[in-house]
Amino acid sequence: MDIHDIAKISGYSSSTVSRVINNRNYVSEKARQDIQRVIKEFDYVPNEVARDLSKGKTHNIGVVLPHTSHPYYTQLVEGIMSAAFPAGYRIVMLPSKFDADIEMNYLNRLRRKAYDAIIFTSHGIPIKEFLKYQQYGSIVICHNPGDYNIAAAYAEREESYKAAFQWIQAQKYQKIAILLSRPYEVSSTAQKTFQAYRQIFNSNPDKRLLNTKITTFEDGYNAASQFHKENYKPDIYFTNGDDIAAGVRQFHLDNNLPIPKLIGQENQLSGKILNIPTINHNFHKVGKLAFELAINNEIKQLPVESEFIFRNQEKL
Amino acid sequence: MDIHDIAKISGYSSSTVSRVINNRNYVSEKARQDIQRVIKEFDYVPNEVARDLSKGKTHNIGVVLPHTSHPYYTQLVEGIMSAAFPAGYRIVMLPSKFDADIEMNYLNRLRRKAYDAIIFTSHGIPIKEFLKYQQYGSIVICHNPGDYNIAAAYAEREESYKAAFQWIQAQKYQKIAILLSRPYEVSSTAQKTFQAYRQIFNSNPDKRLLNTKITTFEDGYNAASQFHKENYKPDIYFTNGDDIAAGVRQFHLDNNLPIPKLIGQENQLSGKILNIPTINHNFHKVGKLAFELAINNEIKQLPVESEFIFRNQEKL
DNA sequence: TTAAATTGTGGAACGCGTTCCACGTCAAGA
DNA sequence: TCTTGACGTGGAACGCGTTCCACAATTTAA
Repeated sequence: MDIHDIAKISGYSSSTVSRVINNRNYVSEKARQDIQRVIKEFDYVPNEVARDLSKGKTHNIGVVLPHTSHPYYTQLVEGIMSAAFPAGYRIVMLPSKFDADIEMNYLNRLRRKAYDAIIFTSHGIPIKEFLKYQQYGSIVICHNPGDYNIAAAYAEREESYKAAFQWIQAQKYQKIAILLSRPYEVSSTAQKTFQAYRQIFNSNPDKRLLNTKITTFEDGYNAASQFHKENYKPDIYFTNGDDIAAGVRQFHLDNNLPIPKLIGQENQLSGKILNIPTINHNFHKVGKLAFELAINNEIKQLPVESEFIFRNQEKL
Repeated sequence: MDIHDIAKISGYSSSTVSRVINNRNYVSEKARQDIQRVIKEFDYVPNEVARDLSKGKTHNIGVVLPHTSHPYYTQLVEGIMSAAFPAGYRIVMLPSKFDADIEMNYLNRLRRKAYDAIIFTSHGIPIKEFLKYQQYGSIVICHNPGDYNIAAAYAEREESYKAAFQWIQAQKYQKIAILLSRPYEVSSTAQKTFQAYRQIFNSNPDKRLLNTKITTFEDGYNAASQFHKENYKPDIYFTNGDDIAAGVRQFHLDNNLPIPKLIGQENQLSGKILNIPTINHNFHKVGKLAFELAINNEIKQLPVESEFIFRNQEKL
């Protein structure tokens, strides 16, 4: 039962039926009624895929995510969805694990018209690769693209990072551990962190107190354990998330050790509960903006300021 | 540039080109090479939507979610994705806010072949409605469907709830506050909760200590505040999530009040940090099973046992 | 009253792969 | 030698809406 059947049965052409379905003008009242009656009688509904094919548009936005369970992505996705839903777009989740092949595959799916646009919440392939694919649909990334001419909505971390390090400096903490999720070489976040560190302390972070493979509470716990085993005793931990900082705290608690100072990120509930200072990156807003760039096909860059939120950890 | 162009240029028919693209048999080595050369030369990629249309399959699974930011859904989605990705399926996020019209709309999208299957992580419309739509694609819900013949993967909460209430009874707590997310009338979870309560205590929960609109940390905080204002002083809070329980705790902490006993749910990080006893519903597994039901189009019911995880809150 | 604009409707092509069926060729088995 | 059967390939229909163009019938403006 397709639109042509309805046409035949109702005695009109498929053009007219199509007009009725999409309630457009240039249909007489009689035709509208006749056709609607037939549609109702045969309980016809148009096929969405055929419509997408013929319109060349799916209203689906691909969202590439390295992992699904981490709050950075959850918040971003939520931001994207909150904007996409009212606009009649839908989000297709594309897990990538930072794998270049998988990412390329998604880029090719964009080319094959599976999505109207694609948002990379994070990416493993070099930005250069994206440029070639822009002609096939809009591509938005969620990191600072530097000089590359590619649409981007992202957290502008500089100032907040500097503020955090400035605070650390003011407190005269000496041994500063840094727990990040991905290594310097591949992560602009790590680069920004180091950059801010250098600007404040005029030196590089202590490599021995650095771990760049930390994403969860457990990771934080284990990293702290490791440092302790090696007899490094950081005064303060600058971490990539409140949950991670909470893990660090937990390790010390479980072992009856004094709890070092902590700085989290992403303004997670754990930080709120434990009164851990944090850095709020406003990912919800970033997601919203990313979506807007995606559907408007605008190639511009929208930084969103992050903010250092001080909390008095002592009060806990 | 479509498959017919490639056919013309290479001097073969579109059937043969199609065979090459999908590397199937019945293609001579020469034809394969000729065609592949042309494909490469003109940088041709097939259109995904056309393929979906002609195959009648999209490999997209719709996932309906009332809200996006709550851990129940996050875990479920993660479980679904972890199974969908290796199987070559993708997840389309369909926010619903429990709105019946929106849900019906998604059901109709299934009918229109936009998705191969649809998973309702939660639903506002009565189960009966689903039955009519099963003919259009597989539908899976994440609640106990009772006697309805509909595919379902869900947390079997009975035993864990009873265990929790038994524990409460053993401790001789008298004033039991209950904080749930949705009212009895519309929520099978609430019904299970009450049922378990009755089985243990032989009475109904105290209406004055009941609030069924609680989903977040803040909600928990405010509910506790409300009870306090009304001068009810619950001995223990049975809540719908560790984060909620954490909110209750925070209220008492902020006001220098003794912290009541707490029971959370969903085994969230907040509960782990604060040593709040919880109920783990294994939603990750539920999601996985839901996906499997969805693609195998099996109409069966797969309960997943929940477990009461006792933690000694005193130790905090 | 005539020219111009608007309304109503159909035909057919388009968007683009997939697949069934038919037909020819050639080699292996009877 | 004759029959199967596997192999290779093309034609055309199918899946299903949308839309451009043409044409007739009115209505409106001049």
